[in-house]
Amino acid sequence: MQLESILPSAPVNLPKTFYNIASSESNNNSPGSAQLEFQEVNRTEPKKYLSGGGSAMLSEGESETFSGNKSAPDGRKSSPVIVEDDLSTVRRYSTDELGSDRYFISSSQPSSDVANACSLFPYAGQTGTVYTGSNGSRYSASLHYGSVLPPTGFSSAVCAGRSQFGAGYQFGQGPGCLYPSYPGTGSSIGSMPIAGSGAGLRAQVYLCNRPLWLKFHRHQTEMIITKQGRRMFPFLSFNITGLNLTGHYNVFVEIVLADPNHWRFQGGKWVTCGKADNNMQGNKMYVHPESPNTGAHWMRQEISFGKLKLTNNKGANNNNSQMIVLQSLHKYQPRLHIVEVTEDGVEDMSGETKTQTFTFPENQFIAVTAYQNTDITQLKIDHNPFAKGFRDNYDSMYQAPENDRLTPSPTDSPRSHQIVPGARYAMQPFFQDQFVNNLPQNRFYNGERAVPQTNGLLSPQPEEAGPASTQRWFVTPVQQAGSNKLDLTYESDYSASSLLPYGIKSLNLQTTHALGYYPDSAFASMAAGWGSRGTYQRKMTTGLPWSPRPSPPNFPEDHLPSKDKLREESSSTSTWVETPHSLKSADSVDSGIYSMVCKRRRVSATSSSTENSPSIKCEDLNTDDYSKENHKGMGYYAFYTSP
DNA sequence: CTTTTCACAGTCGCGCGGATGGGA
DNA sequence: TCCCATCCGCGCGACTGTGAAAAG
Repeated sequence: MQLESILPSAPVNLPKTFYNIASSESNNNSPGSAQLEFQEVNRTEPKKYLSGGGSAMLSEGESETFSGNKSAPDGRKSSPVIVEDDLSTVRRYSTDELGSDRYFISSSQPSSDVANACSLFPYAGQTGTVYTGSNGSRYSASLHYGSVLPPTGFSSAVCAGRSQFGAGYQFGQGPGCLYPSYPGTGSSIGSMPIAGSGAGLRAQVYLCNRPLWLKFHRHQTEMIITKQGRRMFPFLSFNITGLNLTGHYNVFVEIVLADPNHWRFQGGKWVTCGKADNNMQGNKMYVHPESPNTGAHWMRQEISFGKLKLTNNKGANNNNSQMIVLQSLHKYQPRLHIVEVTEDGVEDMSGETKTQTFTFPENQFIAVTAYQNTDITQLKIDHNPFAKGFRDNYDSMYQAPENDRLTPSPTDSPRSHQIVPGARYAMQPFFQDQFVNNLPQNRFYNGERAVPQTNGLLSPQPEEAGPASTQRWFVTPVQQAGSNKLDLTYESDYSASSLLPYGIKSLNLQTTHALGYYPDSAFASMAAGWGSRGTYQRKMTTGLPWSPRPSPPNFPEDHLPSKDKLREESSSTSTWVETPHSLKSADSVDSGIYSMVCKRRRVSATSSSTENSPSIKCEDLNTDDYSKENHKGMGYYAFYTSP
């Protein structure tokens, strides 16, 4: 790998390699595992590097094998992690090698929420990437051309009949994918040993703002793409550990097709519509502007990609390495690459592959030119500071102190403000991921847009819900009747994203700046509110009917202030009692959240005759909860404080 | 009919320049 | 009186989702 290929100033062009992808059930691997093979089918510039218009190429005949564990009967040993230090050599790392502090859920139960192990855990570091030290054809960016990552949301149902994709998507959320994760961190974590280096360090990557990603993911994240480029939101932000302090690394993100389908939003759901266009040209990689840098640097603080822009302008790759070219209505999977380089930024060509790739399925999104799912729109408005102008209760939302923020600041500084530091979550025994509440199975917008919902109800076991940050959380499967087949698909597949991280170990990865942002209480409310509090309050103003809301989750008492405990108890018996909130303006016609009027919001003509009907209230609209939040002065919306 | 593009309004942070205040 | 540091207001650009119009 040439130096220029990874330097920020150097344009990173798309490789021109094309691959065929094939999957097959693996018989010789651990039970239930499957393999994907990426076979190069077209080669125009072999052994050309990524530098300056170069390409990432595989040598002739090279192929890479991805392996995903489709089921992990024993929960651990059948979870191979493939690391390729040479394209001709595939080495497998048993999860046993990952250390004893990892806990996997094995699953062979296809439809149960919990059974879907993929839904529970972030993947371990993705391996099987194509980087080699010998031929220089390293960057798997090439994969996006003729191949896709495994489908995550519809692996079994949607891809049925697509033999080449149906079985073995490693990254798919099919059964058996492993997500080592640590509940105390609030982050997904992936890890893998450095290939080719027996004594190498194992890097671990934490998705810092995973709670936010999960919120979007459960509705199927959409990312706007425009000609001039649109920033991602949520953006990618990672914590990395396990690097050599003095080693030098390049860090970059690559976005590849997540499945072979073209998607469309129809009937309130995302459905496949033909095959994806794999031949989309354009830059698919974004090198972190601080690359190269030392391991100590990367590990010192979050690594955010807030300036990464997405575009559908095919010509953007030539002059703007800040933009990644995507195609609308295609599903993509961001991947994080960490490449060890020499001190001067040149990739180590000594022969050992020192590249690690990490994929978090909750980062998947569908590229769109206009938002399709109003849930996603609402989430963007609620969480993206740049969209503050579209929040209806804006005035009341920014009374909280600075450190109550839950979402990143729009500042351009990638380090100081934009990150939702997962490290902070490590301070949270009440980390929100531990509470994935019920969501209504369907929400209807204007009576037609039914948004598939996950029912990833994950209730902490009371005996496990101790105050210690190392407490253990278990996932409780909750069966809900899907209204239709697609819902079931979402139900099962999306459970992946709505799940709790399962694990025992809590990592304390605090970073200096992270500590000041998210006080425990804020996250406590966020956690408790996730799905149950105030996320979609504004929508009530539109009078839209809501699907049934499950009862509020029972949170461990340890995690609720005494006052809240009382309120919880109260709400358990009168869940839908409307409570005026303190932030309500005096001259408002309505009380509580119902009075909030959204600016420039699409308003349904449908009268909200159901506002007082418990049967249709969304969990998120629990006014009692909302009031509770406001009483605490740092409700769910207490993201920023205007200076 | 679906998808894309564009102009728009709104918010925010940054940078510049002027005003102000303190010290030499 | 001069110099320097600090504060404040304003303008600009970046960024967002909206909604209409254009394109396919």
